[in-house]
Amino acid sequence: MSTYDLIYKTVRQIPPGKVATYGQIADLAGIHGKARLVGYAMFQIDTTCNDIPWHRVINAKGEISYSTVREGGDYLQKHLLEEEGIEFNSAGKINLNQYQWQPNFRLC
DNA sequence: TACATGACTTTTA
DNA sequence: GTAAAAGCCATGT
Repeated sequence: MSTYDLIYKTVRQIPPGKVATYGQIADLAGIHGKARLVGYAMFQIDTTCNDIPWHRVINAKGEISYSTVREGGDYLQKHLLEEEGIEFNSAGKINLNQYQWQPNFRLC
């Protein structure tokens, strides 16, 4: 329907226990270089539907980006990620080298 | 219609 | 490694 639909599909395809960055989502969704749209789509999800694992989407720094206006709300996403089995660094960051989603190369 | 804002990324210094 | 600026596009006023 629109760019957002592609983003939602990509986010849904993130396996549990893994995370993906905005740039990666944008690339997989076919909108390379438009990571801002991904973040904007996430904002829409939070107020429209909760059927999407938005908590698995993080920034390129491996840090959580819940909302710039909601201080402390990051705890929710952190808790959800911990439920997925993802651990956090001393600085509250995620080890992308291990937890970043690495989709297969269409071997199916 | 046009301007300003925003859960970001990447490059350059 | 940190800091600043440019680029991208949809949404709201």
